[in-house]
Amino acid sequence: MNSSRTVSLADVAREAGVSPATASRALNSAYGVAAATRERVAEVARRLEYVASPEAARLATGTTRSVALVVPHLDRWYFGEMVGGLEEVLRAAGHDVLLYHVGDPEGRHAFFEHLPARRKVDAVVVVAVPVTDHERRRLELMGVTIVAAGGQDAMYPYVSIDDAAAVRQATEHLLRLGHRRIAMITAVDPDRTDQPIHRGRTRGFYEAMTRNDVPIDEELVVTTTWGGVQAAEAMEKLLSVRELPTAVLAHSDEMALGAMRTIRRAGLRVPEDISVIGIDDHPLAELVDLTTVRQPVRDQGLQAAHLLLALLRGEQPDRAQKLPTRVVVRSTTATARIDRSGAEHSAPGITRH
Amino acid sequence: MNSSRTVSLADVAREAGVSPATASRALNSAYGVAAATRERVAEVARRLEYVASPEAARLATGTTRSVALVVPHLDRWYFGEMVGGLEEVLRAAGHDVLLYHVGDPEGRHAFFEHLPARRKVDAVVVVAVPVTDHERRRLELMGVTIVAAGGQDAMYPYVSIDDAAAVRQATEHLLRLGHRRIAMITAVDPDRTDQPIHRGRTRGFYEAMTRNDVPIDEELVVTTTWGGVQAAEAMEKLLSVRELPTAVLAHSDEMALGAMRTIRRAGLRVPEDISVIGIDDHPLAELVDLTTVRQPVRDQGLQAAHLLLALLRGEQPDRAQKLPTRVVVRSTTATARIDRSGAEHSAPGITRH
DNA sequence: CTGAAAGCGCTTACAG
DNA sequence: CTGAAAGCGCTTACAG
Repeated sequence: MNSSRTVSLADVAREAGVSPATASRALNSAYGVAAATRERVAEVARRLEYVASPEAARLATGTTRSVALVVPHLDRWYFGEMVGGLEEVLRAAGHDVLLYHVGDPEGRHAFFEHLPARRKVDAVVVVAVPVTDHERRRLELMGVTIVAAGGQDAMYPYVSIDDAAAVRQATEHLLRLGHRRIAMITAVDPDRTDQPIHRGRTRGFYEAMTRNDVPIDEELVVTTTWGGVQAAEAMEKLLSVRELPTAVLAHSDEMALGAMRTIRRAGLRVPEDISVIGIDDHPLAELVDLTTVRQPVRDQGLQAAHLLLALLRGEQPDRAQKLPTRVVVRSTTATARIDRSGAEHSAPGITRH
Repeated sequence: MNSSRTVSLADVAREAGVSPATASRALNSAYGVAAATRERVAEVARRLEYVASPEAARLATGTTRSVALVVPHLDRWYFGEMVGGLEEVLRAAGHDVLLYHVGDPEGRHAFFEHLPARRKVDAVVVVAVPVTDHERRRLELMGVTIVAAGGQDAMYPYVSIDDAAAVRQATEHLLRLGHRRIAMITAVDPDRTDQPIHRGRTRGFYEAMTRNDVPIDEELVVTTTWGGVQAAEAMEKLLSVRELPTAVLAHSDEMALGAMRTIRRAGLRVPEDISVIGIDDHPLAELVDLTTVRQPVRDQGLQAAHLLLALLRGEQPDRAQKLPTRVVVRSTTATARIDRSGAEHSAPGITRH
């Protein structure tokens, strides 16, 4: 495919008056070559603009110097941000970064069945993807190192946030504002409803409510798949309960925005009638003044990459790293009105009980 | 790095009772092998779970079967969406997808200086990145095929939208609503202010205004770098002119949201006082009811990938593909009030002239 | 249709 | 410190 013959190690060696073996050593290993020789070879390599063939090197060493990034979505901010962080440190460490988009179950299946066997990578980073036991075994079988970025399982080394803590923070923020009837829009992954993350986030809500002796109305906990439009629909359900919630906690900022749209369309105001809080601190959250729980996504990517590199070097890094989250108060949450009757903006039938 | 010895072509050949050469042909080329032989080899390969070593194949053929995606940002929806489209068809065509994040000028420089020489890829697609003449020459020198996704230069094959047309549509939408004092928040790339895209978008505005005999107040055309916060600041400038605009056109949805925040904070309403229109149809635009010009981003990625594949196959595809855009009317734009004085919500000094 | 042989461009024990 | 040699796992003319 490449036009003009590229200069090879042999060319450099000849030009420098040494054997290919010595040239190779001079260019790679620190020791075992006379300083003068090393310099001469380096100089020639530079002059000839020599660059080693990665294929040949890989074939000879059995190492690929590349890692696979397994990502379920690319069109959502969270994933792009995470990948950006990963790419940065992996690339800087001299690794090639292969992108694998495995949106649906089939795609993921195909990935785990083929990639490992292809020996294309030394490691794989799964970005917030739940990995089944079977899939994990495939990977381990082939000896590739695996790390989770934004993952939540403790099955392999990971860097993520504490999902339960994030939701707990959001819940406590609302409780502090005097809210008691707090609704939650829970997100689940369409093809893996047993995914632990939801248990984590959902758990944080129950913990905070219980700890503060606030009863939970199960009618106010609705579940849907990730996405603003889905959340908007879920919010419609919440507006249909007998007594409206005074606050809504969504599992993501996108979902919070979806909920807000429904609230507004119903003629209610945010935060006067209903407070809304999201999770993420999506870059647009700032622009729409959305109160949220900030999670450091890019940092998770950076740290996960460092974790992977440490593992690859044979070190014993901390295999379970959780990054802190914190509430970012903006203008979609406000004090709950004590005298709130819930009937003011009621839909038909709401005042009945 | 990999644990157990993987099964090689030689293993398959031995097991099938043929030479490695024949095994190779049986597995790859369609012709030149007896049907029975081919089947036997295929069967053995399957049973042994044989997968060819990509390194060896590449070294032997001189082809890499992989393409580089050069992306300036990963944290913005536009880029993630584009990459998603590209990855899908490239992966399906059997190519590896290498991700190169080249945010700053140095990163881009490093990429163009090193990558081509490394012969790691057969092709590169630049995602909305302006490529200098020098950089393009480097690539061509090495014989790699190059394609632009979302690019705007006509220097190499590309798939994009017609920037001028998109802005023209937005402008005409506002004109049709009766707006005359239309402001535009123009976006520029921080490190390449001479980038043609801005000329394209900006041009569409001038064309539409001129064509409709509406005078342009240069005070209402402000320039800033991409980003909601920057646009919010640019909007402050627009609120400082003597006579306020009745509508604002932003070069992206993020920017439109930034402008809206400033407008609201100034005590003005959208769209009653000032209409706002963006460009993109970002997924969140729907949730905040933002009127915008929709561009098919994922499609651009898909098509660009197909364009690249066609080029790689030696075909002669259409080297300049522009995808259509269209206005998506939501609730941030409304009819201009004829009786608008511009003084109602004025800041100090605004009424003076 | 099939096999023996050379080669792709490196790396790395093994000797000196 | 340095070189000759073998090998990494394929592919592909070149003969049959």
